[in-house]
Amino acid sequence: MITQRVDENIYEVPADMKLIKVEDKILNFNMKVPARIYANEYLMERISKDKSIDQITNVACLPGIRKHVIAMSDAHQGYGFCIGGVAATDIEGGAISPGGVGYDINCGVRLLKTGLEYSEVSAQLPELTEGLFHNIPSGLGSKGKLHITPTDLNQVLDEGINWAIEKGFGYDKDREFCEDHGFTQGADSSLVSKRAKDRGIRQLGSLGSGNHFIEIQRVEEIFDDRAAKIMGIQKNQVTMMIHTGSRAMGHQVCTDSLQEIDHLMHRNGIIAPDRELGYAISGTKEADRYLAQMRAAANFAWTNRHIIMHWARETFQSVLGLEPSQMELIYGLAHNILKQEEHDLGNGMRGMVNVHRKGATRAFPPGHPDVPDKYKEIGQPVLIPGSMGTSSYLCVGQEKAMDLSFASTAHGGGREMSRSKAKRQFWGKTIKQELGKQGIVVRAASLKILAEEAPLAYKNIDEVVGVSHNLGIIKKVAKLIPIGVTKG
DNA sequence: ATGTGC
Repeated sequence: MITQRVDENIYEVPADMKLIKVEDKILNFNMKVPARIYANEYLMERISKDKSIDQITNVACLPGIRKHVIAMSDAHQGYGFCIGGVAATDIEGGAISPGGVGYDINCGVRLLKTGLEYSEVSAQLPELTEGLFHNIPSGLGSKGKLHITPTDLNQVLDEGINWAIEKGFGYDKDREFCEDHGFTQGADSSLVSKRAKDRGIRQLGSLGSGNHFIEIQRVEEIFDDRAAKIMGIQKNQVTMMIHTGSRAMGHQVCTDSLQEIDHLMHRNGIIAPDRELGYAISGTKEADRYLAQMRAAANFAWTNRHIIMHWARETFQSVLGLEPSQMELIYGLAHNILKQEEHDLGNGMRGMVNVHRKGATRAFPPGHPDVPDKYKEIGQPVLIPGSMGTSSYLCVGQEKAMDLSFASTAHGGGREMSRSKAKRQFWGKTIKQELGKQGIVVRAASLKILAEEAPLAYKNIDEVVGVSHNLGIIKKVAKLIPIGVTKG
């Protein structure tokens, strides 16, 4: 396939026929729209090395696909559909693909401010980091400290953070600063399998493993004074970021749905460009079934981050005497989710589409109805965490995102190296020492995870964010650097 | 990402 550079930060594979070997036959698939990669040369070189571009051209062949399929600047290959991928399909007759959402349904990020300066916190950093690690269960297979009933779990799945706020976690005010108010409508807990519930019930309020983290940060640089002022952020202020998802609950929902959809396609004699890219047709009961389960898992993830946030606030209170209500939520968002939104579809058309964002962050521009009133004039806050030792960015959505990316942007550094390769290349203990030299306190469940998550295993976050900023999809507001990190 | 298993 030909990849053309059509702009400084835009590469494109024009719509074309795709010959794909499926089992023993060569089949002809038709890309209905172009596939685009938003990248500069540095990132394009890396994105081209794995199956990402092949995966987005597969997605471009799906039924009802609209306008263009996008690989964001942090893209790397994933199950059937690259991470850092965005695709929109017709609400009637378009494809709905669990692979386009991912296993960690509603994985996402929250950012809180403390109102404290770095100098007021630095001496207690080891104690704070240790406190977070102890108060928030972390690591593979970690279980929450909560003991909830199956009825509670169903409420979590159906109502999201409303359940948690009612139980005394966090504040009413937190709702306003969460995407979807921390409650994804249209969930149906009765459709979620017993297995998913059995795995999930003990994990509410746990961090998990992989790239999930809680990070204490210092505001290193402000790029946009007006937006920073509205968000209440200033240089040297201490912030805290939480990154986790729906744990085994979302994983099991994805596994269950992929299996159901695989069987459905087989029964109907439909072949996808990739076995991993199974889909149901939007508007059918099979698609609705996936959506209702996906939304239930999304509500689990909203609530998981909410409870973790509550315990993190308590940790700051016990170590620094900081009043929990002083740690205000700046914003909480999802970056693995499918949403039905209205978009410009090109050629003067406009309509509702299924926007798959897999490792991609929603980035609504100023004035959009779904941007909280407080941020209406600056755009939706966008949180893009880097890897363990590198910066994270606080940004805001911009108008160009509506035309270029179905109001989406990158979600993080994006791996450059597989976990196994990182483990061969790095040694956890050395990574910890190197971070220590940079003034970063690290507390992790294992040294293995530090090797897998080594900063050099990820793409350069400054480049990743720079591409979206230069395209006008988002605007940089502040750069945050880690000072205390806990990892599962 | 994930009790890293059909």
